[in-house]
Amino acid sequence: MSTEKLTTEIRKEQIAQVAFGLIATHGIKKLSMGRVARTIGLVPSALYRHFASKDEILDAVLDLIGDRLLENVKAVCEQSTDALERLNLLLKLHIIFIRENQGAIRVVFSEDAHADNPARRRRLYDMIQRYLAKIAEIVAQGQEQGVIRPDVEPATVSMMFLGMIQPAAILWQMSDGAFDVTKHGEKAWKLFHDAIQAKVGPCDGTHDSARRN
Amino acid sequence: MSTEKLTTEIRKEQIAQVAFGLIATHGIKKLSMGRVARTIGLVPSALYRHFASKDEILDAVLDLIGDRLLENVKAVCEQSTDALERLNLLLKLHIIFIRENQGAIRVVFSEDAHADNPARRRRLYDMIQRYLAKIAEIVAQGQEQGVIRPDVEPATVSMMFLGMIQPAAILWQMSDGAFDVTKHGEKAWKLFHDAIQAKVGPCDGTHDSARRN
DNA sequence: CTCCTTTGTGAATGCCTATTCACACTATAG
DNA sequence: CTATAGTGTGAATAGGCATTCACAAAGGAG
Repeated sequence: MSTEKLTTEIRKEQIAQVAFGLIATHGIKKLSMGRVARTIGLVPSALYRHFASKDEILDAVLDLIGDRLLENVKAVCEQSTDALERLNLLLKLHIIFIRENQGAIRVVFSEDAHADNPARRRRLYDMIQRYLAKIAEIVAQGQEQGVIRPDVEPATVSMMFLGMIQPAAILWQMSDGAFDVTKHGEKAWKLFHDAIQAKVGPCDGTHDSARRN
Repeated sequence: MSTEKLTTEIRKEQIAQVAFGLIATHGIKKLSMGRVARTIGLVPSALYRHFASKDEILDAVLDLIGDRLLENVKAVCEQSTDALERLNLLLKLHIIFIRENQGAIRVVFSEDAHADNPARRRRLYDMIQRYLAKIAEIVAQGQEQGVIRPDVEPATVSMMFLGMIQPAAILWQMSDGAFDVTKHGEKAWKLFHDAIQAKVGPCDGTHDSARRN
């Protein structure tokens, strides 16, 4: 009874946010119209005043995630100009994002999100590719700066960048937080950093990040 | 009518295999008792003669996957004694496994597989950890052999090993095969190889795998 | 103030699902 | 041959789900 009436713009935003939150905490499988509605204080059918279907709500949630990823890239680019430092910062931001929104990222890589829906699959694929392209851009720029070895494809590097975090994130969630993503991120970064950095000089033996432990 | 009667041992095997195949092709979301039964030529209720629940069938499928992963490790250990070569072979086997069984691996990392079921979550976590431990073993042995740099933790390396493939596998599936996992695997391996190999001599400039392209 | 559009309600519908159960068949042990 | 345990059948149950629809309230435009 008597939930206050809000304009559809506000409601759409609210619904997407709530759906995002529910996915982050309970997983996408548990996301139902009823649950979203109840969380807001509405009745399920009310959601259809603002979204035509559950699919549309999911699309809105995915947009939220995609935007956030690109925001992270933008943030690190403003914070530093050195490519390696940018990547390191981005890694940290990504991990923070994961930790703050448990299951959220998994949705992007999850099957449910696009099981039957080919249109959404394409959208998701594009979203990930866009993120990867931004990372590759940073890498390419690092190669021009001479801080990243020139004999690797930026696309490969960006893919491995993702690989530094994503499986770890899953393990973190699987283990109920026992597995330490942050720690892993730091260790993985050292290895990754060494792998992609330009050899310093022709051969001067310098390897400042290859110190023990 | 009249599907021949088989012993429960054979049926269990058959059901697990069929369920695995269905997951690989249609994804776990589409896996239903009805579908499994129909594929075999049975009626849904017949499955309950051999498994107490759908969950038990899923467990059997996960065992299939886990076994296969460990088999891969065993195979590469028999095929070579050099740690780096073993890892390279394992990478290739893993990619083949992915290509042959599309969605199968995703299940292990997928949320559906353990959304509510904490027992299975633990089983899956253990399964992955076992696989990672085996890889870490190879790494540690490579460090003793002197072919892998000693200043990295084997656990970190094994995690990154997984990271070389898993996100790529997802992209491959998302893109309907457009994204080339095999190619990515090769390029990523070069980078990974350089990252973990022991420095050759104090400083002789040798970097045989750091050639362009 | 009144009308009409927008937003919220509650019940109903229809689909898909896992699971159960009484029954039927069949092979084999005795 | 016959009883019995093991296996397959078909119908029925029950729960969850997205979605629809006729109706109610609310609030701004005129």
